[in-house]
Amino acid sequence: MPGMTLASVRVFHWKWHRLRRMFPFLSFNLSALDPTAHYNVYVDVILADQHHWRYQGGKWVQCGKAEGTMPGNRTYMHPDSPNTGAHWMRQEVSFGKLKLTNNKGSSNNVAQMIVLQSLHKYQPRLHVVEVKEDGSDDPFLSSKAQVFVFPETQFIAVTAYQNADITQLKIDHNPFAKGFRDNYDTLYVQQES
Amino acid sequence: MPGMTLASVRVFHWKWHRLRRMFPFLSFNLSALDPTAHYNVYVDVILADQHHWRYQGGKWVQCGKAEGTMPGNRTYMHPDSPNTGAHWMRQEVSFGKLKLTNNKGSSNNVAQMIVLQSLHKYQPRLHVVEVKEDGSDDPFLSSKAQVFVFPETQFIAVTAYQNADITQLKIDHNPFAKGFRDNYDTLYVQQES
DNA sequence: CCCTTTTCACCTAGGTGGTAAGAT
DNA sequence: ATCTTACCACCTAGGTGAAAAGGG
Repeated sequence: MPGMTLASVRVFHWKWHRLRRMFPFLSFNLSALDPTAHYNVYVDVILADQHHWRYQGGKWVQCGKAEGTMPGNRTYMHPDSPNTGAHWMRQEVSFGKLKLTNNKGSSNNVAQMIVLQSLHKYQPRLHVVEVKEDGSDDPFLSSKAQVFVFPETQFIAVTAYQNADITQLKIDHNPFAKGFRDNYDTLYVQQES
Repeated sequence: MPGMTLASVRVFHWKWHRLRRMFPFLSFNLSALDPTAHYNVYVDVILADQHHWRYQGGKWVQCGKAEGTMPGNRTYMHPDSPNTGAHWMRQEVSFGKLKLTNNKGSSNNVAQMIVLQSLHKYQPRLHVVEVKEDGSDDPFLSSKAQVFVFPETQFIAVTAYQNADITQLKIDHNPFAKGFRDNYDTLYVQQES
């Protein structure tokens, strides 16, 4: 498992409704796994610092202490889990369907949704854990679990965008935001002809 | 865990494309679980007999032996797993997104898809397994795993409907088949007025 | 002939940022 | 003021049976 390399990590900010996908989403290349062994691959999110943040005068500034309580789920298992090392190394492992929310009440009912607090800074982490073939934990194998942290994936949670560049990046690249692209009508006409 | 009761089980036939949902879908009521213990709940599908089947003269008749090889995945973990007994007992546990296919090649790439052979009869089974809080197996708890079999949920896999009643049942009740309902236009006009 | 695959129009389900209203 | 929520038009993604085409 050592020697794992990073292809691309793409996370910035996002906006939530009651439930929004993380976009841009996390995406990793894994290498040097045992092709025949089985692994669970998942992401969790931890506080990156102990501050509230605020966007003021065009910059993010610290503002007081983070709330101590950290309720709800913070882990998202990749839907392909469990699977073989060969599967995980075949192509990029993407977390495009990872969902985020600030709704604490949803933590009990809805699985696979990460609960965060607005205006806090977070650090996603990648976990790769070898397991038995049926996906269940093995105490011996679990001790070989690995955690990977990429500081460039830190982000601040918001309920409304503060940065026009981030908004434009999402409009340009998120398929679901296609209706907000300036050239959308033009492209459509070109396809018709 | 003994004393679990059955609310409704609704499975008949279905048609696959490369990948179709089971409809009507399996749905169970669970009771007498430990509200604070954690469980994995999943369905698997086994051969109900050792025959090929054929629809001839308006009836299903046996025809030769089943193919011995049974490739690919036969298990579908409920997406809420793992979860507490209280969660599983709160409301009906439905398997509406369980996907079926006859495409053996897809067994490696796509998780959570059950691979079957056409014109064979199958028996779904419900599994309830107590696990540790993080969802991993515990040898002691696994020994208390329970399996429930309801013969009324047997079905024969097909690639084209042979029974007009089944087709009509699916058109009437599957939301995705709304466009095929005879009264669809009428209902739409009524909503407009 | 019987069974499987492909393609299609038509639908449900769900993910966007914008906007306005609400909350503190 | 500043942050959050509710709703919206508009889009992508994906689940239907029918019908036609493909295959042994």
